[in-house]
Amino acid sequence: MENSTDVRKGAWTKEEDALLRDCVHKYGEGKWHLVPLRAGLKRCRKSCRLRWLNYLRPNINRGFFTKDEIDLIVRLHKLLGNRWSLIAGRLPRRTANDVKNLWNSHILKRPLERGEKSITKSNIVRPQPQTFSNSRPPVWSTQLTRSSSIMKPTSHDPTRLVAEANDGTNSVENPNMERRSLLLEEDQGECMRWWEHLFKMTENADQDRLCSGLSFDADMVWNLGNP
DNA sequence: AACGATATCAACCGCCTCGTA
DNA sequence: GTACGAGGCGGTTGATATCGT
Repeated sequence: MENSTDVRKGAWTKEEDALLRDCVHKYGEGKWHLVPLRAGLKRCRKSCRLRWLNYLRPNINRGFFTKDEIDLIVRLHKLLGNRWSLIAGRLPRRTANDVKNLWNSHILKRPLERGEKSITKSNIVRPQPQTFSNSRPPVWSTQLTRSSSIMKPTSHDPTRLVAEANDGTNSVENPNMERRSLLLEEDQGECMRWWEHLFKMTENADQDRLCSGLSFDADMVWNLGNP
């Protein structure tokens, strides 16, 4: 654990951003415990990682969420629950933090403003573990649980590989890219089948909406952010 | 113009998982 | 088997901006 007396907190300065950016460009992502020392920053490893992933990383899209993106978020959330990193993985150049903030500040409030039942911890419909009939032991687990690798993407998770390939990250600096490209090629087909299966389930899951009394409308949320 | 209420979002915290010694 | 450290995640907070009166 970092020595709390030496660690700076709060908003990042431009100078700190520059130091962190230089450090990551020089040494690459990862080894976050070494970053404060390498960069000369009085920040904890977690703070450095978060700053990089949510703000400094190249190609991050910080613009308005499009209607399609909101629709996708709503559909994925219905299936996956608050698995922000996984949801963000399907939205190129979006961060989990941004998706989470969007959900908490916009989407979560819609039903209340329309006089519908609000979302609470007790009435949220949590995703149930799903077992797929696919007999091939995939790279990821067939069980959708927090501990499974599909819920927690790893370097072997093809869904993440596809997302990274789509947004062009990890292309140059990552020494494992070649190996991962092979994995990507091998698993992309299965990955797409998995997601197709998932989206078919969203259509069936509309019943859940009716049962829970909760509903979201991508058009409405999008219009709110884009008057 | 002033002030309180509300919204937004960057950042922190604590917990979990995984790899390794 | 287990203890430990690093990476990663979701929940939450707090500062700031914006809006309404």
